[in-house]
Amino acid sequence: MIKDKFADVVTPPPGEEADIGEINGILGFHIRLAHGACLRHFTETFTELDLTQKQVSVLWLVDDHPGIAQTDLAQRLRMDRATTMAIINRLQAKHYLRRDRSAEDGRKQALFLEPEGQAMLSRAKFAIGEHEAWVKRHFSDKEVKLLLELLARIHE
Amino acid sequence: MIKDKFADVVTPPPGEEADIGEINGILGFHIRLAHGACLRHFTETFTELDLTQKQVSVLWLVDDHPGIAQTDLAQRLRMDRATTMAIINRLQAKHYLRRDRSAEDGRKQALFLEPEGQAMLSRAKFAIGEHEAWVKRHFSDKEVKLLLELLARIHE
DNA sequence: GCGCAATTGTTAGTCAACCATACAAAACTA
DNA sequence: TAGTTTTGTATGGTTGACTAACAATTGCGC
Repeated sequence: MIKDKFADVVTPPPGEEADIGEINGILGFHIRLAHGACLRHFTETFTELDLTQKQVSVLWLVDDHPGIAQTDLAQRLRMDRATTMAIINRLQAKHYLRRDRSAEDGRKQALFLEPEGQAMLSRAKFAIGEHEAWVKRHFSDKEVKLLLELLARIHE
Repeated sequence: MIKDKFADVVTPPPGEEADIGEINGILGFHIRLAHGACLRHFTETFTELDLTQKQVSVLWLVDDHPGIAQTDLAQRLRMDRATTMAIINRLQAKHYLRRDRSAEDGRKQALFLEPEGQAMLSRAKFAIGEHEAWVKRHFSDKEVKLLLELLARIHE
């Protein structure tokens, strides 16, 4: 398909606010945009707490499963070991959690929240509430449930 | 809330395959997981072409809007100017597009695809087809439409 | 027209996340 | 016991996002 050189240079329909044309029908593109919007809002919400999505997820999971090993954590959050390491290191540097050598398996590190981590997680869960309210701002309860179910089909 | 120390250390329900507990009800968490899954599959699909999601989006948009300025591009894809720069630089280094100084506005750079970029975009669109089929693998047409509409509400 | 403000692109630096690779220690297995 | 697998670790590279600063250009108010 050949474009006629300079026919309508600089965005054909100048009225629209943000037309993205053909690509607009691509599902993966909208997942990316929605994720980007969520990430931006999350980051804003968590500037004070100075935590990322991944870090909150890790704190949350370690709290739910005290003594969990890094590999187990990585599988549940779909990360590889190296990435998990980096995140755990950062959280440990802030004294939010600690590594204990596992008694049963000398290779494993058992992860536990420190009191500071517990406290931070509580604050984080509160902030998550705000953030979730924003994500759901245009949804009914039924739509949230539906969206949850659809998204799960993608990543399961 | 105080946990009874070592009551059920190392993951309470050991049978489940990847229980993530309470956090499972968080919508933002599932958006993140779905996006992660998409990104992984996309990256796999595009290893040969050596293109990222962002790069494909940019090529696509420049093709749809020849002569588009970087700022306009950035707005449509929800990126800032600095990030856009980095991506454009990479694409230009591969000779997929070029910057022309805009005639009407000396500040703007008019972006155009080079023939190599056109060719690569064609291949990319084909690969996108495969990728989209994967994303939609568990969805009916009706569900795709619904999901698209719900996601748009988040990022609009 | 002149000067100031806004826009656009650019550069530089920081950071989080991801991936690949290689290595060491511990556990498991044949 | 010897070899393999698992787990954590260290290292380096890539991508993307953000901030701050700066120069060139444009546009606006006076």
